[in-house]
Amino acid sequence: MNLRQDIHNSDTPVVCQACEARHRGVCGALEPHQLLTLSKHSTKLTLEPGMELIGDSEKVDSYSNILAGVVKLTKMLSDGRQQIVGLQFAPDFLGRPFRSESSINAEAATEVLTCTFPKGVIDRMIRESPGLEHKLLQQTLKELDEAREWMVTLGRKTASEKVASFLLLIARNIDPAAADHKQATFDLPLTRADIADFLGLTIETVSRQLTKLRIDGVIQIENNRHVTVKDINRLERRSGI
Amino acid sequence: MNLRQDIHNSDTPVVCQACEARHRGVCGALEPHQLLTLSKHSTKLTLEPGMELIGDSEKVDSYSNILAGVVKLTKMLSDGRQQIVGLQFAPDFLGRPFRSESSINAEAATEVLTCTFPKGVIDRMIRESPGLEHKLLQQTLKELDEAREWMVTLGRKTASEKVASFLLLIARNIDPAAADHKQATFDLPLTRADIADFLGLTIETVSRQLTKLRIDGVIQIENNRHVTVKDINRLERRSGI
DNA sequence: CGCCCATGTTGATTTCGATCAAGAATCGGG
DNA sequence: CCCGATTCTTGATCGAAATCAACATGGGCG
Repeated sequence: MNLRQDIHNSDTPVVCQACEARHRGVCGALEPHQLLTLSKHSTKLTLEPGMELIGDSEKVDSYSNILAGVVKLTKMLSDGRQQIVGLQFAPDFLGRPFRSESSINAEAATEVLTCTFPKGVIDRMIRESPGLEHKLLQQTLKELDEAREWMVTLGRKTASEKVASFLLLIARNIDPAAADHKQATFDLPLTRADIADFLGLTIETVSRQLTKLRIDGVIQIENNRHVTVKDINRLERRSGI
Repeated sequence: MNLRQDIHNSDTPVVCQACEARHRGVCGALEPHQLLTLSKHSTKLTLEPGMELIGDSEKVDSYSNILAGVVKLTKMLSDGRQQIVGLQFAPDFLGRPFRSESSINAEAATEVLTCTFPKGVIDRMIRESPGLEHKLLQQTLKELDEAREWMVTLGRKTASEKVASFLLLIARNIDPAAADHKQATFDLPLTRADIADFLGLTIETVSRQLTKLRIDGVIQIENNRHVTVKDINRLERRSGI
């Protein structure tokens, strides 16, 4: 489309030049001058695991692009039961256009790097460039697909299928080679407690199922976090497709 | 906004004049001339329970507004386990803008009345009027919220909380009075088997939990389908909020 | 009308994952 | 390097929901 943007890189703000969000993320829908405006109001933030990006406590009036790391979206019942309702990876866009009554929390699962800007600037750009709204619609549709896919996992899969499904999800998002190759290696971005909250299980059950996969030779685990999947297909067969 | 549309009703195609989709649905984002174009290509359909609106078998290249009835969106695992991943009520818009790899089925749960039009016409209108894309984004965001809310139900609620949550969902969507009043009355749009597939339970468990709610005086059931909730708050307290 | 088939209920038993409990591994900080 | 705190694993027991089984209801149709 807009080939000029990439030939004359001088049009592009310096901070954006090497940014993945400009290629695969929402910023790809912006004109150079919009990108410039946005970059003037943006700040890059580093968040430690556990830090909140969106909370129901204080309302944060900002949007972010995730540049690195993993963000978990959580919902809680009044008695403290928790469910992770989504994971977001770079270069996902984070934040809720317009308003929503639904309370959701976004928290860094790993160390996270974001490019953050005030809500107002984006909202104005949405109004003036339809391409941006189109990009947002596409990301929202993607998230809806993922949510529904996960509903099947939560509602109809066994514990062992759930854990296999989780490992596949992570492998595909973190190790790009996972898609084509047989093998994949990655660090789990979540603790056992987080995995349990994502799968609707307890930490003990997650631990037991990981152990079973390890004993059966489907995966290797080092230092609790580092996972090697020796044969992706074998893991797929265990995920209940 | 476009007050003229409603004053000069003659601008509005006859078939659209009394249509709810023009007020609360996507058609509200269309100009009179677009509505006219669309109405020329639209057909009203009546579907019996069990009939498919979107299937992975034959690809249906159409979109629909649901004018009456309830549509269930389902996903299946290869061994036949099924999960309902969403319910759609009038005047929801049904159909997938752009393409999606995710396979989903849409099936009439009750008798359903739709206003159906070919994909191409809508896709063209999306390109020329940003308001329509905005409306679609809003509906998609609403569906995403609902999906995530339901993920909490699937992952973290007990069987009895799940059944109570389901009754609340139906009450709020079918009996508009449910929101303000204490009482609500409605016909269940789903069979026990469907309810089980929506809640990630078996039909026996659903039946037992309904019986318990009936014995405890929270609901009344006549003819298996007709439900009266005597005190909505009491049902809410049982839904695990 | 009576029969059949789909739908729903109820009871008995089993099973998977939760809970309770203890110990092992890992990590960060003085 | 050691210590305490987290995080994780493993084992024993329990319980909620699944499974298996039988029966009830109800609606459509010859």
